[in-house]
Amino acid sequence: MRVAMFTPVNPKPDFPATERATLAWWRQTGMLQKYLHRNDRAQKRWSFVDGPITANNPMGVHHAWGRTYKDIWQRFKTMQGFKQRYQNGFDGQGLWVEVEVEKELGFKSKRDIESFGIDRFVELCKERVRKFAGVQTEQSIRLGYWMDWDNSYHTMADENNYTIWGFLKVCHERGWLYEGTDVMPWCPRCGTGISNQEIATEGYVDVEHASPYVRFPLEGRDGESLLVWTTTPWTLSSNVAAAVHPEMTYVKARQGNEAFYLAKGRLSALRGEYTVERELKGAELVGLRYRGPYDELPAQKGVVHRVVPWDEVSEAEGTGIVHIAPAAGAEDFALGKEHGLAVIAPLDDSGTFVEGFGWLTGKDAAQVPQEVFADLRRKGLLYHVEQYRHRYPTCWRCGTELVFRLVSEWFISMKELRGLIADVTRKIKWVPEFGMERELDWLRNMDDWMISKKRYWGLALPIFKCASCGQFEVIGSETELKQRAVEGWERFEGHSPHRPWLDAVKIACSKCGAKVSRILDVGNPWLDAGIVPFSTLGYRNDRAHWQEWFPADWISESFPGQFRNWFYSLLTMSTVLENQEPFKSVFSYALMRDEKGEEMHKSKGNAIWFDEAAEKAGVDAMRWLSFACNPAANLNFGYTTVDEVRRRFIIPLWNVYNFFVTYARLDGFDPTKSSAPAATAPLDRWIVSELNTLVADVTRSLEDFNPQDAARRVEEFVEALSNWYVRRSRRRFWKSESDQDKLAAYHTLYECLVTLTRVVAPAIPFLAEELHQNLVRSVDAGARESVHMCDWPVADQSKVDAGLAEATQLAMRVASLGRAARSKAKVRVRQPLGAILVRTKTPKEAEALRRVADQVLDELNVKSLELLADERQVVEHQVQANLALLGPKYGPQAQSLAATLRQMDATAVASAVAAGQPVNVDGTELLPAEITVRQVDKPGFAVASEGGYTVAVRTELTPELQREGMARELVHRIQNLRKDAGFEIADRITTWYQGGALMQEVMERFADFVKAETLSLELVRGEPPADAKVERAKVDGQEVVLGVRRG
RNA sequence: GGGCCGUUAGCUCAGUUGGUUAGAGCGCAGCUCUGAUAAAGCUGAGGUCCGUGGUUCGAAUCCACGACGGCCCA
Repeated sequence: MRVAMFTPVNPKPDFPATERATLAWWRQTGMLQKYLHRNDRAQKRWSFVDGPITANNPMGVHHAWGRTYKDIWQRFKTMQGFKQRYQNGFDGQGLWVEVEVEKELGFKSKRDIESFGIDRFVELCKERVRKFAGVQTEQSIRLGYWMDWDNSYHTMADENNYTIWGFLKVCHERGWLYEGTDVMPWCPRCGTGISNQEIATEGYVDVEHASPYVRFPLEGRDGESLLVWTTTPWTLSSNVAAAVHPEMTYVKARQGNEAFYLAKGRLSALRGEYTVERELKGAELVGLRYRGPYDELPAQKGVVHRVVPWDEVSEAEGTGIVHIAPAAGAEDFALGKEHGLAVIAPLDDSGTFVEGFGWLTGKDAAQVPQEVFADLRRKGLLYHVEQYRHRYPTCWRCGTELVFRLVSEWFISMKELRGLIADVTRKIKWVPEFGMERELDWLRNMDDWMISKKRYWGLALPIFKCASCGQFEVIGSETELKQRAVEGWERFEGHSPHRPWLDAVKIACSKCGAKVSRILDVGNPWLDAGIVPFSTLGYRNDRAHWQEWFPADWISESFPGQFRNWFYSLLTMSTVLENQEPFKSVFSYALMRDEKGEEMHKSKGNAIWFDEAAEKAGVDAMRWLSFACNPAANLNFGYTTVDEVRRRFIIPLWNVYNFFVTYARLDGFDPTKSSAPAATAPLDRWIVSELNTLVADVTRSLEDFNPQDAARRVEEFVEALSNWYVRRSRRRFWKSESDQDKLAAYHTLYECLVTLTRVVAPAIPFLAEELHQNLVRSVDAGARESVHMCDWPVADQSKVDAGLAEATQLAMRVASLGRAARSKAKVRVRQPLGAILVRTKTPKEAEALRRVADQVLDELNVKSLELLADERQVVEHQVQANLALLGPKYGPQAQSLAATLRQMDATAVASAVAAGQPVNVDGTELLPAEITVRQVDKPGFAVASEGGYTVAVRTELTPELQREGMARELVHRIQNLRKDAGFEIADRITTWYQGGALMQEVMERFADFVKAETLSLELVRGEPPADAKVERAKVDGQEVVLGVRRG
């Protein structure tokens, strides 16, 4: 008969290698498929909608963080029996992909793309997305992320695009879609507008610009000028006004034969001597006319330059007079509208001056500042140039400095939607809670959503604008397009709804009948991600299926950025389509930083790629780090951090597992062959109680989306299991006889490990699988094939004994204090002592302590535990006058005060001092500070106190204790000899000894003890034989010889 | 200027609904164990809980104001 047996455990495992082996086993057994279909027939379902990962590069370690959360909750819910979809998503449309492909092709501008061919370019974008989706899939599998990989969705899929068309059509029907002209940040390299979602964080960098102070000569006031300052010299070409704050105080300052107007608070902008001729309110300047710096340009023809009022003008920088170019600044544009100012747009889409700008025409705006300065100097308008450092927006993808440009883009109006979205937002459970406030704050401040981009690779906006009558229409689906198409359908058919193929299709204008082309713009990529709860769930073609899974129960994403990106687009699109929340709860987390807390950047060289980390650190350790950290705080990731996780948690767990298997093999323990005896030992009942508390706590924490608490509870349990249960139980496992107590210990430890395996399975799937295979499958072929097919454990509240938990906690505390007391007395634990005396905080605790006293006695190696009513039995106080203070204060009297104090009741004085009360000494009130109190252990005791507990050990060594101590010392030395000789744990040996009379006495009196402890068959007095392992040493000052030999 | 988050040991961070003398890991110092053994454990030093004021019998915790840092929005 084959005896089922645990496989020996490698005491020093190579975790990455073990993980690779487990991956291979999963692949070979098709475990992932079994897992995906585990709950196919379940009634209850749990809907997770994956936020698509950008498939543009290999994964970094920060992706692993987020994917770990997604995996943990899906696995947890799977074990709980919920049916799920396990669908992963890839994000692939948009400028970020274009930029990478452009880099690969060495392109510099949009013109390169056009001449290369949009169709070829778009195909390359698709190809790149497919390539990195493949890479990321493999990486995710390495992470242990279990998803339905063959069924991943792509945002570039036709269905995704067409569902957005439907959404846009609804927006149009409600009147929320419009084409707007606005001045907005524009990337001259990418040739596209940058929406305020994009610019908000990633965009701003510190740069230095040459910033001129310029004269704007006032009409009809010879020698008088406004002094104006700007950080963007190229915009002077388009100046139409100068703004002043009507309430602010300005001055007319004279320098030689000219006078300047500027804010009083900005006089420091002047160079050299000046005299202030008068002060005036800004309002007095309003309406004055001046000669613009570029009046000679054709584009400036007929423009009247004047001073306008503006409340936003400040004295923080510049001159307090602001140069206004409505087509080159967002605020300028708004102000221009208000005052009916001329709008002069100087730049084309690559940031080059258009016709009408004289010598500037054809020049790149970013390159002209020096020429502008020279030109102004020639015209006598340049006053001064300074280098000015400020935060300036740049393109978040390519880093080019943005310009502000007058453009025509498509927007979704937030006017009516804003409030509706906010209502939906409030229905959602946000984790962390402040997420809701952040989202609402964003919604309050969100401008209309700019959804267009003048690019190539992305959602082709289904907007058709009639060139002859100006009407625009939105096509809501592919069938509608086919119906409406009057030209080009055959060139489009069979292609994805992207540029350039879709551009071929023309429709007839429903108003004037003219042939209408699609606008050439592509869509904002957040449309692509926001539509996912509709497009991936069959919203268009299988409404019943959609209803089954919508709204999602849970989504999870990193929060910086997502409040204005994915969360925002999800909320907006779901509000428009259904006026319902697209997800019931959202779990979000912060940013990953490097070990020093600095942002990870490829260019900085501190980014860590996933592949490297997985092989170096092992993914279980990375996953546990993710699980155990505070999601709302930035996570500092580095190898020392991960190594620490392994040392602190994974290796102790592994060691307990190893301990169990080692002894279970020795004793032939098979959990299936015996039933667990009723756990009577308090130690067993205690750990089982802790185990059930653990299960209840972790379940609750996970259901609350609180990983950190769940992880911490597991860590605490492993700590208790390892450092109290196993340590206190060790002798039960290694004693030779197999009795009920030993069996109970095996069953108890086994139950703990098996249950723990399931509790950690979602977080560390590899290690859990390893444990499951060896602990469960190796002895029970009928057990679930994988730990990930097991059910989530359910806590048995009847096994929770809160009183016992408290008592054991107390035992640990007393043991700790006892060790401190021993350490103080310099008596090692191996030397037995007569008694410890314990004072607890309450009598109730004293009672509780009795229940677990034997654990304390054993742990501390003492014979008895006595309760202490009053700690004065073991400590006394000594009080001393602080002469350094008393001397100066009382002079000659100080010495006699000190003497009297010495005679007083030290304990009474000590308690007064402790209470902060003065002490009356010979009629003099001594302050507490003037008395030094020391607590001294009474002779014969070593005492330690903390937190209201006092533990004293009686240090007296009776001859009896001394002999016992020696016996244990000899056992200890024999054990070392066994180990040095390389014997197996179970080897039986013969022991030889030689020494003085005391040693002989000890060896004879404690023979049974020594034999049992060292597995000695015989103790032989005399010189060990030549083939024995021998030690000669001094023990308690006596020469001793010890020898061991197998058999 | 407005909103959100944070500030606890040298470092990284916990700290539940307010409750006695505030914890962990790392690091540091000193040890122990050697049948979990190239592991593990123990003991110790180290704190103005950012500051000020308030509420309370009692505040790291609640409130107000302020400082500093981070993020977001103007």
